Amino acid sequence: MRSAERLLIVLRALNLRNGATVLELNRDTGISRQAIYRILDTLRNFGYVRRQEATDRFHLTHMVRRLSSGFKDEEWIADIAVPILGRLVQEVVWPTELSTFSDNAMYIRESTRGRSPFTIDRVAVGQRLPMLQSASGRAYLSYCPDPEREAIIENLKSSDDDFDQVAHKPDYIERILAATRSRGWAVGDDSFRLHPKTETLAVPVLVNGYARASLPLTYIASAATAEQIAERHMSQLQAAAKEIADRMEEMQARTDDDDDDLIPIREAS
Amino acid sequence: MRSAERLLIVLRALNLRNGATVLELNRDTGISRQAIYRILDTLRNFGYVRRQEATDRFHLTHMVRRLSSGFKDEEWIADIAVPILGRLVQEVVWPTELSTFSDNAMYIRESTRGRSPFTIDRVAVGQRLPMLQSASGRAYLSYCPDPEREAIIENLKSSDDDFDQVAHKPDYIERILAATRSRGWAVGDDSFRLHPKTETLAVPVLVNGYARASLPLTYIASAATAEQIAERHMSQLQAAAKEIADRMEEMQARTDDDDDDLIPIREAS
DNA sequence: TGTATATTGTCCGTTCAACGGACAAACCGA
DNA sequence: TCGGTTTGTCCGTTGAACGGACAATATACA
Repeated sequence: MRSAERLLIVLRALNLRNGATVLELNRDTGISRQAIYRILDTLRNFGYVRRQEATDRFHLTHMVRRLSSGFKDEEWIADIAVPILGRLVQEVVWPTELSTFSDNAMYIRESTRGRSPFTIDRVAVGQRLPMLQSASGRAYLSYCPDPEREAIIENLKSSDDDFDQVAHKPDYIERILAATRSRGWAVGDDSFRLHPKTETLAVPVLVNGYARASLPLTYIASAATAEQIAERHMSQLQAAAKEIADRMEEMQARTDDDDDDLIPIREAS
Repeated sequence: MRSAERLLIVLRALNLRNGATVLELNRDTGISRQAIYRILDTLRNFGYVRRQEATDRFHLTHMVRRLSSGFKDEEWIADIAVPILGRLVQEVVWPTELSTFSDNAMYIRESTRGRSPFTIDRVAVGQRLPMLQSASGRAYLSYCPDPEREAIIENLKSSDDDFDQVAHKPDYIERILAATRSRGWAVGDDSFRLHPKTETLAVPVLVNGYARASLPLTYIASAATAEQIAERHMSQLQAAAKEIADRMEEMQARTDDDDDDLIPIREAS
């Protein structure tokens, strides 16, 4: 799609220097002037670009935000995790996932079930996991900022989900959190299992010191104990969590206009 | 540009339901399935979209932020101001502008010089205005949040611009701010004039109670006094400022995914 | 005032990229 | 096992996009 590609190139170029003339865009992108006119026209029809009357320069409008407004922060971390999980599944044979907090529960955002030889059941993405029983939820709660944890537990108390009722037992919660923290990773509770024959353990993804996601590993219970799995794979799991966190911190630090990308500003000639 | 338009439509549709299949996009947009494939391919080549392996759904990636990351907040308010200034110049014959704070000074972002019969000099957009002498700067300083004002004045003290030296006279600053506040609008100082025969007065644009921009009006000094201009046009100026502010508050309130737009999600059939 | 250069805007004949009908394959619930 | 739904790809046709070319305007300098 030639013209569509060029539109994206021009849109990107406009982001790099807000306020540009046709000729400047031509030089920045290598796209012919005539084509730039056509592209700016269509962008203008959509309201993403306006022409500043006084200076005759083209500017982005606030509407461009709509081109990315649907992209949520939880997506971001999942997005970054994809290639890292891909590598992880080659070292650790068991399927691993990435889950984030949302709406009083953890949700599986990415999964390597399907690429793991030990896949138990199908599609897990989108699966909801209770906070206090799942390994993901426990890992997250144990390492998220204190005010966030308090708020979550407060919310769980008014939940009508059966699993969330234990939120009313502060000593139980405290025991779980303490155990998780002393171990450095969380285990799932027997009362919640996606599949009867499997067990799960999880590590938190610590961005700037606090959990923003969990990285659960699911294995077949008859094959090994949690301790054995941990001994074999915990360092790999934690390295992956660290790598995801590093990428996140790195991305957040940047202003966002940078280079190292797939997108050619200049057209291949 | 047919294919480019369709790409934008699909991109927007993806924002409205993050995670979509080809068929869903087909239904949402009315674009043929084959075309959706082509579009998603090009979006994928640019890294804006990825396919979630487990669910076979297409998702936006964090890269989409780059399509709007160049759009700054100061642009936003200028952007919104354009049509409002356009209407204002029809009521008030004198040229009006919109200026925002940046880099220790006010900058003219939009202007109706050129549409006003009384245009004095050409292109004013991009013009830098000193904080303590220009009407724009005074209006802004008088109504911005206290910590911001203190920080700005602190910065001005270490500026090497001659105009900014008065930042060292706190009683002078205080007198100006008090006068501006009691009036409700600011006047420019004789020591700074873009054009010798003109004078300027300005009102702040108060978003959530604090100045985010200024709305200056420039008139020919021999034609009227500041008081006369104020009497005739102040209510119109302030109404325009209010309208800009309202739009800003409104936009900030929204999550950003809304409807009332120029962009057809469904193709005209 | 005239000449040279840079920039903007539009026309229009050519061509190839985009189009969608059509078909095959996979999937799913009954 | 069988319809219905969804996914993916092929390929002949066509018109949208392409860019060369020219006109118009602005700016600089002699």
